[in-house]
Amino acid sequence: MTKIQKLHIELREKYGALQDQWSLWCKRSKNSRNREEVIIGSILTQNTNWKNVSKAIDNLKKEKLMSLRNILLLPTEKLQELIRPAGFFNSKSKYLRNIAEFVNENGGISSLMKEDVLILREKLLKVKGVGRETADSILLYAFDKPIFVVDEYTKRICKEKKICRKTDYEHIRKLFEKNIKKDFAIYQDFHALIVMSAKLKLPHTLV
DNA sequence: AACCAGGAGAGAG
DNA sequence: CTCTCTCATGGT
Repeated sequence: MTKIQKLHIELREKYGALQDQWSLWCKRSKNSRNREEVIIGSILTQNTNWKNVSKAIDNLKKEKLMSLRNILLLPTEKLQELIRPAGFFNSKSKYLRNIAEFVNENGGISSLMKEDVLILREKLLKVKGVGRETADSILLYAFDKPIFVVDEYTKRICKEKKICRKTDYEHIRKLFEKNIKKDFAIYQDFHALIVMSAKLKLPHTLV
């Protein structure tokens, strides 16, 4: 068994019973509307804590505007007003427009989900405002594709557990994907556990 | 009252 | 490829 596999088991034993808001939110049954909400959330959470993002999401829901189509239709000032609590509203309003436009031009969510994963990933990365972490979050949590999300927590835990000394994003992503069964549900679970362990900061026993 | 939070883009070296 | 700066809000 590899270090990465051991890490997953260790985290599942320790944090498996717990569920944070993000992972619960992502694990809801997914119709196309919920998938759009995950995409919107993935932009809004950039360098922002979940509590603030939650307010922005509530604002959109309250006015029944939580959809990519409405993001295209909304006046910029109105959109910015609604997402303001999530911070960086100037850039995030543009980014939301960009991703909404992208989905729209590519035939919608269901059409995108049929595409080859890595090709879709490259396309997402060309959208301004979608970097690697956001692209991979969308692929994993909105599209249920087996792409591992690497965030700062993942890099940190790699260092702590001496899994890998490099901090290169693609290197770590491929390393995890190589060591885990290619199953999106397992990837989702593992990444959520990494985030939870980092936030709760319970003492972890090194294996 | 500074400091940080599931980043990304742009520019420099 | 690796820094560094900017973008902005709300919680601690």
